[in-house]
Amino acid sequence: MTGTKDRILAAGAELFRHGGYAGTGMKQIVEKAGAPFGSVYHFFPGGKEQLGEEVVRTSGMEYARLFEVFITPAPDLITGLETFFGAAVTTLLETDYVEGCPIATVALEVATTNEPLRKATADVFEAWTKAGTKGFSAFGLPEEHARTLTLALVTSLEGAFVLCRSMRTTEPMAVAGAAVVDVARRLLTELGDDGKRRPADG
Amino acid sequence: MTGTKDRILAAGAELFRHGGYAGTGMKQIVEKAGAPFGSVYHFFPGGKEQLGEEVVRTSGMEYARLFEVFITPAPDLITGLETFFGAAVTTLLETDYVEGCPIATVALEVATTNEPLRKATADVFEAWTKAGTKGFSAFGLPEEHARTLTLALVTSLEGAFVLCRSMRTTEPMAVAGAAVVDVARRLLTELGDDGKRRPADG
DNA sequence: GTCTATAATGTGATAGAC
DNA sequence: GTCTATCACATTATAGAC
Repeated sequence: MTGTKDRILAAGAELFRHGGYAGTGMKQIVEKAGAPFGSVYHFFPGGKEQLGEEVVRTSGMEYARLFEVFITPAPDLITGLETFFGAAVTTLLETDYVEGCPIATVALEVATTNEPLRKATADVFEAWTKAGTKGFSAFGLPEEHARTLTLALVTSLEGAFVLCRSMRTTEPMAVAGAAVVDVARRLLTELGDDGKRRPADG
Repeated sequence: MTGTKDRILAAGAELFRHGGYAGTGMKQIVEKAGAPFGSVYHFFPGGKEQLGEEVVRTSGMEYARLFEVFITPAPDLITGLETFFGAAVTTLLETDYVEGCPIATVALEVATTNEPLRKATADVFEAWTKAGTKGFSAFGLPEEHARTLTLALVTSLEGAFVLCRSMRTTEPMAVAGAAVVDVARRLLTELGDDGKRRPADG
């Protein structure tokens, strides 16, 4: 049985992701969660700001798993990247371009208007960067290069979501995936590496 | 003497860019524009939605000029890209991370909630793509490759703005610029080209 | 065309019964 | 802890004087 707070967080995550932070009302959230209105202030005494911060942190952290799901099991780096961006294309098509990044909309909205929320989005992006850096290191990349590749992946992915959801085409996501592959090849060439996964490296 | 309508559009562009579409009020806009409240419904009888659409189209189209400013005058393709992303870094630092893309925030907010506004953002992105494709063609790239490079540039730039403004560091923008350079080098290598500007090509 | 007052609705938040 | 009624305020939008 999922608790009321979890249902509110899940409803908030979906609504913020779709309509943004300012564009989503508290009543909208509790209605979707099937919870009475007062509950939200019982679980989130800090009001909308606290709810927004917890939504960003929880839903954001869940997405860090995607590195382990798509990159880590891959036989080599390039295959991992192609699988990752292929999944992004599939998500866009299957959801008719409604599902993108769980926090990018909020991140842009609050970057200069709400410092606690900005910090929450920044912490999530940094967590993703750490997770990706660890995952890419297992393919033999030194930490600095693994971090660079992760930032290239996240920036390309985020930007592609903006264009794809606006233009309603997957073309930008395909280009973004190819761009990250180019970065990976450059980094591997500099090392003279083959990009195969290391059995026990970290 | 700038007209009242132009001042309203300019104020709306800045406020939407900073706080988003839903997060910006009509009163906020007319106050910043120094115009009486009723004026906005005189010039924009369609209300906030019409104002938003005109702001997106006018401010978005202005930014298409950036290709001509930074890319077209460059001696070669790589130099043009480095200048372009260098200017983005400068903008972030000089504005303390408040200035980014004029329409990305709105694009993510309205992608699934307001079809006329989504279409406006899509038209702007397509106009940018056309402008970039034309600009890169002058360096000898065939149209299809020029379009790919433009999409790589815009997606990387947009995603980097998200991360940079959230994390308050220019690191993602530097990585994004290098990634686009990697794409350009791959496209040039495929052609066996030097990337020098063509005196009279288009 | 300019400007003000106000309508109608929605918002985040709170009080208090149960 | 759950739930409802309601507050005070902000919002978009309109009516109408000048």
